[in-house]
Amino acid sequence: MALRHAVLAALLDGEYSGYQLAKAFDVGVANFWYALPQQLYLELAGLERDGLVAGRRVVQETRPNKRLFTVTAAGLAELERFAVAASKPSFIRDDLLVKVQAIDRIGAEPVIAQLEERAAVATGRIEVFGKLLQRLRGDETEERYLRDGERIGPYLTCLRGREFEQGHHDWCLRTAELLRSREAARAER
Amino acid sequence: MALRHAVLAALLDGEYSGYQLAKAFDVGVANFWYALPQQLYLELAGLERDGLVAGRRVVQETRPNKRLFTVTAAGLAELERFAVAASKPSFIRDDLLVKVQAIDRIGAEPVIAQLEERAAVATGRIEVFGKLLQRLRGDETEERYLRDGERIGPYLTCLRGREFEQGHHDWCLRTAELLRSREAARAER
DNA sequence: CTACACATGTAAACGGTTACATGATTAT
DNA sequence: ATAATCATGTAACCGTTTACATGTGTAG
Repeated sequence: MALRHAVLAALLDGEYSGYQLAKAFDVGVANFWYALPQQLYLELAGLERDGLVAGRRVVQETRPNKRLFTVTAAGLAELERFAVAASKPSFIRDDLLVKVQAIDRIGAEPVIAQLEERAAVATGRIEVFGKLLQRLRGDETEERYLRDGERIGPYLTCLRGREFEQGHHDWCLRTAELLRSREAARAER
Repeated sequence: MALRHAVLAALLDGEYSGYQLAKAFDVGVANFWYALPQQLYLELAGLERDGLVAGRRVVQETRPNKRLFTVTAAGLAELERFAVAASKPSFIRDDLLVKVQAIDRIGAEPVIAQLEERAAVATGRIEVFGKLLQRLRGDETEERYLRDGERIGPYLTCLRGREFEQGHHDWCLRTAELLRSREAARAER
């Protein structure tokens, strides 16, 4: 049960509905995990069944009713247990890297295009993360916020998320350029 | 079928047995994917059934017999098809990030220890990648190798692998230090 | 004689993705 | 009218992980 703890951690910052959580997880604002809406509704149901989160129904007139969830004491205890246990190592698993691995034996153009598209997507994400970081630290400098802030967890994971995207972006662009220049050299011969 | 193409791409560099592949995938020398031995044996069986790889039995006297696999023409065509199709975006999914996200509400010590351990593991991997890169480029400079080399796919993915590990390493250490100094400040009060 | 490296698999359980399903309100 | 946003779920499928299973040769 992997999503479990990610959802619990996300709910530490306040009450969220399945729908709100889904948006955060989907866009990647949740910089430490990713999940589809369906999975979240399922997981929230399971968490509630096990008493780790509590949901309260909010009746809305103009919009459909929704359910807002909070972490219970048992949920926090579960997170605590999870944090003490060993983490499994994180690995890269990326279709695009597989394609680049094979690049010398397959057509390069489609892969180059995908690398450039990825870089563009990453640029967007970097901006999103940047804004989130600004919002979290408010008026303070990063240094002071990290030293004195009360809730720095989301800031720290967001930093890693942004750096990951930056690294990914740079590599994609560099690789695309390199492959392009090799294609050009090939065409000349 | 995600492992499929990763295995095909890995087999482009020569004949490998399930066991040899497993080591590469397990240690992370295969910098673009990760898989356990069992899965590889299963996947190789499937790939052979579908005619995408061909296995030949090698009888050994001193060691158990083994089967070496090569990509067939059909396998290469499958890779080609795969490369043209859209790649799904890559996301971070990491237990340790979940723990850091929750850090303000749980005990920090075990998480700090895990961050430091991760950094140490990453240091090891960075070295492995560095050596692999050296071996791949031989006597040439990186620039020349990437411009004129015939098989640069593995080099490029390895570069990304190393940068990822470096980024991960730096973040883990920075975060661990920060959390330690906050713990120290907390203790003083 | 013990541990490690070589060598290959099967079966069950789990977690995540894809497809299916529904329906109201608001903005273009 | 049409598309987007709000809002919540179920079911089938696929891919990964964990546990089980076996056996030889080599180095310490």
